Amino acid sequence: MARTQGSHSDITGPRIRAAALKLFAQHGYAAVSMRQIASEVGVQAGALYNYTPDKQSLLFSLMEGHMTELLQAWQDLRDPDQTVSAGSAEDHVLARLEAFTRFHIRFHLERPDAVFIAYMELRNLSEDNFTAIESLRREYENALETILKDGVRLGVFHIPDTKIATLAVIAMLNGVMTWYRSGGRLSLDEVEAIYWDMVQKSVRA
Amino acid sequence: MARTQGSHSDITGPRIRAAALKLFAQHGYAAVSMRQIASEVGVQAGALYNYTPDKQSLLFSLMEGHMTELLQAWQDLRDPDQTVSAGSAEDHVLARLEAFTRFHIRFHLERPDAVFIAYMELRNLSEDNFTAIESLRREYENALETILKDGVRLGVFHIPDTKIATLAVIAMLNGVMTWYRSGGRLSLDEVEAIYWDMVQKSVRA
DNA sequence: GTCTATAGGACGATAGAC
DNA sequence: GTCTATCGTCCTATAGAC
Repeated sequence: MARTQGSHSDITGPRIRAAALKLFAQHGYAAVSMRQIASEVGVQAGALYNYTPDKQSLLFSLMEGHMTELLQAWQDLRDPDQTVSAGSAEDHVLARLEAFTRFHIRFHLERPDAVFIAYMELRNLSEDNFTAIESLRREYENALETILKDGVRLGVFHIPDTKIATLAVIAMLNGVMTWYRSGGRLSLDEVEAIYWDMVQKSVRA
Repeated sequence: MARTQGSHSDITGPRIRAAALKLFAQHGYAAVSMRQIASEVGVQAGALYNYTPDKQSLLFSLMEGHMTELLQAWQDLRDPDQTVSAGSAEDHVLARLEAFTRFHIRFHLERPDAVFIAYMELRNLSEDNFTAIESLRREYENALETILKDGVRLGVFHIPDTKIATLAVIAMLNGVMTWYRSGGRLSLDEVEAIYWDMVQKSVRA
């Protein structure tokens, strides 16, 4: 813990990010001071400014990192799959929706703090930073909306408005964050199955 | 605006609550100062303490008021309805779910600021205050869960876990707050209909 | 019931020694 | 790269005049 003097290149940068992530999620960006973050890492407040120009940049960097990871992880999951699969087009669009549902739940439950911040601290971003994050979020929503639109075209789904359905499905899935605790009475796979049942039925024709 | 001197009993109390509600929703509890609230009302910061013992109590009072109103409004809607309705028990449980869905959307869209605060500022409540609000929230969730359980018993709904389904439905409905703006391309009634379609299908047998 | 004034402390960020 | 020290500002809450 508490350093005394001199250079300890170390891995202070990542530890600052980890501490900020945890504290921002717990108490909120505005309620957390740079001194608190420094204390969690075991350095003095001034030292933080070797790693971030200011508090706002630290928040933005955490949120941007999270959204980029999310998009990349979904890409990675989809890519090997581009090779045409067996089965009907109808089955395929259902499989894509199931893959998205399970991916979303698993990815988000693995990083509750980052998810919390990405949704709760939007209003504490500067205007430019907000625009950037919103654009990444929209990109992710489009991934789901594309699936829903394909399903509607094939007659597999009945959806009055695909944009609203997209947001409704994501909102429902995000709800899992408010109650799920690993080690609870339900396994991750059971949780995924329950939500997949509801999601699938909610958009079915 | 800015008063100069003397007594103006007025309706300062409600105006303080309204200003705090708006500012807390906009910037977050921790980011809003008593000075900002006072300035919005047109008084000096010290005057606020004639109406609240401290900032924390002001937040709690706003959240408690909102939750109490919510529960009361749902009670009021249900009470006249206790008189047995015509139709089968199966139809009746569906009608109750539809009533809840439409009520929830309408009530929440009418007070976006209060809803926002009730969900986002839980972590800024003191321990005791948090417990009190959580208890009110659970009471509201139980209203929905009762309907779902009745539907399962009648074979109208197929729900692996009524507690999870309760939270999933509420999460989905709350999602409407993130995008709906009155005067947009969809009327309130159309929005209710779209969500009712999805909710109903998601729990159907 | 509101004002002015202020106590007492925490804040973000910077400067300069090591 | 981290420390100590500090600047200038803002904060919650209180005291006392009117």
